[in-house]
Amino acid sequence: MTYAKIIVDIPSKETNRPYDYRIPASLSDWVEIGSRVGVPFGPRVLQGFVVDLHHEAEVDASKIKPISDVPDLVPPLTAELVRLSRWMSQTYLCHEITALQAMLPGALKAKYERYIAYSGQEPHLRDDGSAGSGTDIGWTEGQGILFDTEPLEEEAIVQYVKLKGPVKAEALMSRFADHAAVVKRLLQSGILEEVQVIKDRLSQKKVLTVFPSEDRARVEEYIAGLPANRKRQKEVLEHFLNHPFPVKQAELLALLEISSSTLKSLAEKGLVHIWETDELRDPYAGRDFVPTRPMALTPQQTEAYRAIASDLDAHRHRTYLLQGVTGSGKTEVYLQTIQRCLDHGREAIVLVPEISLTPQMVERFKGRFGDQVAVLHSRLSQGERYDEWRKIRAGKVKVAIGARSAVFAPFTKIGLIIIDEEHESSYKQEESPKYHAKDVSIRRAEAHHAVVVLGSATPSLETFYQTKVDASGRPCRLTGQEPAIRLLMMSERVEGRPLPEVKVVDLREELKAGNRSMFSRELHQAIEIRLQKKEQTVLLLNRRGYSTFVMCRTCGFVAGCPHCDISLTYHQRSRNMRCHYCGYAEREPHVCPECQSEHIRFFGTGTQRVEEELGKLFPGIRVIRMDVDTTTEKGSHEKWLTMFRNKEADVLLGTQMVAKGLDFPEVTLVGVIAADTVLNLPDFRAGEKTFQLLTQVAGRAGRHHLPGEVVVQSYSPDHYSIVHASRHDYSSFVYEELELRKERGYPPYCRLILITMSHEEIPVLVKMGEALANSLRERASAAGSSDPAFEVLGPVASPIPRIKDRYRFQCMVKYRGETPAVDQVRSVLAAFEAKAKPYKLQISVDVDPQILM
DNA sequence: AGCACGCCGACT
DNA sequence: GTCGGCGTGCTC
Repeated sequence: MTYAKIIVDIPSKETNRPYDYRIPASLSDWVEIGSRVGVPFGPRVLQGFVVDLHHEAEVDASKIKPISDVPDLVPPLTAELVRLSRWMSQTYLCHEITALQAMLPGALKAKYERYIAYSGQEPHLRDDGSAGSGTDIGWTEGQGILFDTEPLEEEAIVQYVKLKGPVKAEALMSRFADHAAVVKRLLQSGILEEVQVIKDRLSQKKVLTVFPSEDRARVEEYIAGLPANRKRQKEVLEHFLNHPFPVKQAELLALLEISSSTLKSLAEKGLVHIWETDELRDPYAGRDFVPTRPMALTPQQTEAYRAIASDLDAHRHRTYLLQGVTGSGKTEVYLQTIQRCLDHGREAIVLVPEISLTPQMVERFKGRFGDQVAVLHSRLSQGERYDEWRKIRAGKVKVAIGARSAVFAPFTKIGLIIIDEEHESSYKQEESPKYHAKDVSIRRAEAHHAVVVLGSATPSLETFYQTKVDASGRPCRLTGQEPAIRLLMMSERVEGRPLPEVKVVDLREELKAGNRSMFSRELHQAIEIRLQKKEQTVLLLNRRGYSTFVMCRTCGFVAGCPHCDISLTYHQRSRNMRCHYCGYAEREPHVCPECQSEHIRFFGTGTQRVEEELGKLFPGIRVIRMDVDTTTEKGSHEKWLTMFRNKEADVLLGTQMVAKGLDFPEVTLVGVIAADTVLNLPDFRAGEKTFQLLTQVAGRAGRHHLPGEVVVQSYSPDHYSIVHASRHDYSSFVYEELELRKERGYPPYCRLILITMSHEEIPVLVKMGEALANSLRERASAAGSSDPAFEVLGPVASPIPRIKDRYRFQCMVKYRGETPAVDQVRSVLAAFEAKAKPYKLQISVDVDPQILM
């Protein structure tokens, strides 16, 4: 194995293939599939990943360069993850390096730094142009000019570098900005040289660690001969005789109540060693978790547990949908199946939506599995995240919990992957690689013969549909085959607590009755009662574009971004307006730029207005408002929730984020201000989203000893998703929604690929858009025997028609699940991109898009 | 992504 | 006549 195939760190079409490198004998022990390496690539050194090993190279030996560096003791990726990255690049049409990078903690991403160093060669000692190392390329003419015209600058620059040692290239360039040409010539002549280094984006935390001496006999001897006044030294040595393990110096000092001078004198005699080591930071260190014991399972939980356990025991891959109403005890099923998995010596991954990765959730898992759990939080610092990741890679933990990207936890013996709240759209990554954690989980589980459990009270239509069709997509009731996903139903809440009663209020009726407030009489009264009884209320404003914008009330002018077709978002803290897509910012205007009116003000998320009105209607009411404005600060989210839990407020008011996974015992009323705002969006999933949200919030009320009540206000109270949600009736909802999707030809009855093109000029976009659509249509009819293999819609302008001064058009490819349309699209795009190259058209592809932007 | 090589306009 | 624009192509 003297050659390695390496994917280099350049996400471009041209470099999206492995390159062959020689493995020098000195590195041969360290290079494996999955190794991270430094390799010379053209004129510079890049980071890359070994994806294969070979005895022979494909190109002629003269071209092949050696791997220059292997920075890690353990390859950060496994062969399985490398294979997965190839699958991702084919499935989601992304570059392989992009998929590989997505699997790693940010700390391992290369940071390239260029330094300028002095080569050791005095300018005047150089007698000809070839005096430098191999880096200089035929510098002959012009050197005379160099010395004659700019000797002073040259001397100054060389002196500077000599004095400072290697200097960062940018630093040198800015210091001698006026003489960039001189620097360039010095580089070319070899007097200065460019040194490029790959740096980990990581400041490894080092700690002093005390190691016991290997020579036990000598230590015992020394103790015996110690005079009585060396009590401290004796204690230290005895400690190590009893506990012959390395210990952090700080801990030892605290434990034995000694000072470091004691250790120092022992170290000088070689009776202990003090070495610097990498610290594995444990963000939960020093915190005690109350151990929890497995709870007795209800009959439905037992049934689910047994089914999953039987596959775990048999090392059989299978995917389950665990559909349990809110409060049916899904988490306990997760915990016990994970235990089963661990008992087999295998590992488990638990994915949760970021928003529900709360301290409560972490506590529950830490309580059951203690330090066998690694938590991958977005709130962790890069270093902390890396530490958690290394514990997984080193096999020090057996369970990984985290949001979407935790699906790449580098375990080697996965037995179980759990995706909680599987319907959440956050499992789809919206940047490249645009993967869905559910697909990736299933793929990984196949490779490990592992079980996947998808848990939800309101499964996505796609997942539910899969429980009704077989692996080839045909209805099971026709074929009699095993469904692609097995359904496990838990319809009862633990301890038989009833689901709360949901009242739907027709806002149109309120208006007719002369109530112009945003609170119906019913909701108003319900809040009043909670205030009297000192119980708590959660209010949800279901609004999707939860941004605040600035509008003139005289002429209707809305402050928009000059580079994107989107309104600017008002930020209270900085009192300015910013664009969420390109980062453009401007100050808050005091008069309308269009009509000079002073009646220009920002329109709150709505939550602000609700808060104001609450204050008017219920003087003295204590409200906690949670929206993008109040939760941008780190940890503010948790802070508000803790305050609410401690009953420091009567009402928790917020957007989507208050609906998910929260569990407050004293909440007996949940109010939804306007249930149908999402329904009016041009999104075929609007009904599904509304149903899920309403069901989730309804589940927030009355989870404990107090019975709950839910009031849903709506302008379309007869909409099927609102009606079914109010009755807690998933099954009626899902069949009605499936019927609609079938009629209209939407997923899950087809699959989608969204292709977005962008360009600065609309005419180019129109022309190229048509050309692409035509190529796709041609291929569709060529590939399909009688019918086209897939349908092509568009091109049309994207819902956000311009971002960063680039106009956007999109094409949608619609196909039946079985046909490999992705392959067709990939090959059409490859040909098209070659043709479109001169136009600088940007193309992005989203397979199975969740948002149609 | 960079960077070198290669072919057509305004200047010492 | 040259300096320099960025189009094209390559990197093991």
